Amino acid sequence: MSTRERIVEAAFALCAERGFDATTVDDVARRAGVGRSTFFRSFASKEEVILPELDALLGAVEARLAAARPESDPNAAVLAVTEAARLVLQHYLDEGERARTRYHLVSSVPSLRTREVAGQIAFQRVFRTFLGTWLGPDAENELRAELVANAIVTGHNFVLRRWLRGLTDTPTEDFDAAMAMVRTVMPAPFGRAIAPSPTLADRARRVAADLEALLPALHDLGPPEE
Amino acid sequence: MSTRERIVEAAFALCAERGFDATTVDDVARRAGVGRSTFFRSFASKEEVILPELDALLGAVEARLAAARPESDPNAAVLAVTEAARLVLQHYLDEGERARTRYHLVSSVPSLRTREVAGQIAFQRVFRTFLGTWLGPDAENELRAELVANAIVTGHNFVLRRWLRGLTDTPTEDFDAAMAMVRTVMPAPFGRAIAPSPTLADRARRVAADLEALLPALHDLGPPEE
DNA sequence: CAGATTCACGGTACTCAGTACCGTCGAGTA
DNA sequence: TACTCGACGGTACTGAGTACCGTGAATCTG
Repeated sequence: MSTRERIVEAAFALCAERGFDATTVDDVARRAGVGRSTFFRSFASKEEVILPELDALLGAVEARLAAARPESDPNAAVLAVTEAARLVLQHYLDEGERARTRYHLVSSVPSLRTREVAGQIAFQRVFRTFLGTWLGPDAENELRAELVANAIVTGHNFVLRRWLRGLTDTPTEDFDAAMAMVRTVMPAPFGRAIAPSPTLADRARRVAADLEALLPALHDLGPPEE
Repeated sequence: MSTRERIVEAAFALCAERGFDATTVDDVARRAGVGRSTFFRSFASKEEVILPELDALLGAVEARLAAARPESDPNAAVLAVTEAARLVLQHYLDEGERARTRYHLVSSVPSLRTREVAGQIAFQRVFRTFLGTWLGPDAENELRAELVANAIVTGHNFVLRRWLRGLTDTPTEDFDAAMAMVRTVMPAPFGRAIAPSPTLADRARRVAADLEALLPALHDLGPPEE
């Protein structure tokens, strides 16, 4: 188990015992068997131990959006943002119980909640930036991009939260339904111009096309580093 | 000038000189001619000095929404949220230059930005809560309420930001236009079922009706306290 | 008017997050 | 063996936020 993982485990264990506020960084470091310096070398703040990997997720979303080729048709744009959001949802679904305990912790601690919200804003920003460049520079288009970006993130959060609270066992289906509603809510050239809910085959085709467009850039990057 | 105001003035002056991070609470208290205890008795945190009155604004918005009587027709609901958002915009417009200097400060200081975002979430929460109760309990309606609430706040922020950055001299007209676009983006029973842009007379009638509905509750409250 | 109460304020002392800096130990390298 | 490099632990510091107490002036009360 790496140093980072040991620290995370210690932090979650202590927070479960005494709560987040009553847990000091010294406590966590001692329980993890590391020095205080090492703690802050691994995590920028006390909050980041509970909410790590936001940056990694953000990078994944950005990569997915950068791989999209929406110049040809606006369908690809909608699909790209949808699939990028699905990436985030899937990440939390894969985490399973850890995501649920984190949710309850974050819900009850203001400083954690604030930190999480800051992360969501970062996601909205990425979506907005891409949508903005795809739509072109114009005050109206900027507002459109922002509305769509926020709608996507809101829809995603809605489904994720329901799953975290145990209100649904079919999060991916819910996500499809939520995105369908989000699409009805999109201004032109998105939304109503588009077929109501693309089939799985459609989605697969789109993703394949996007991936193909991504391949040259991937080759330029060379082999993975670690 | 009250103690609070003296502290705020001192804080803005010092932040203009050295920046927010380089300004300590002791500095602000000394410049304002008060003790450190008094500072934290007047403001809960260092950030709150730069971003005060968020709570007051939130209360005004809540009161405006509580005064709406949307049971009769959904038009009143859309109008209420629009006018409540306009309340916030107007507040910043009235502040004038102070709002602009605050904007530049907040934009460049992460901790202030985080605090501001937390405030926006609070606004979204209020809008969502009212819209949710108006729409009735149902998973789909909850999502609708959230989408509409976010769209309203997004539209408001968009216009406000453009005005703060000096990109427009007609913020109220821009706000009308933005809300028109937000309306096109609303799911049923809002949005497209509604006349595109209500006239001033319409708006006045609605506000008058809402106010009349509010009167009994006002009488119950008794005379103002200060 | 004298005594009691209230309250806003200043001062002190403390906890704890976050930063800067330094010394150390072990692994890889010439 | 001698050198470098990077991860680690330890120490000391700054500054936000909290808890608590004493004081003085204003207000209430008999």
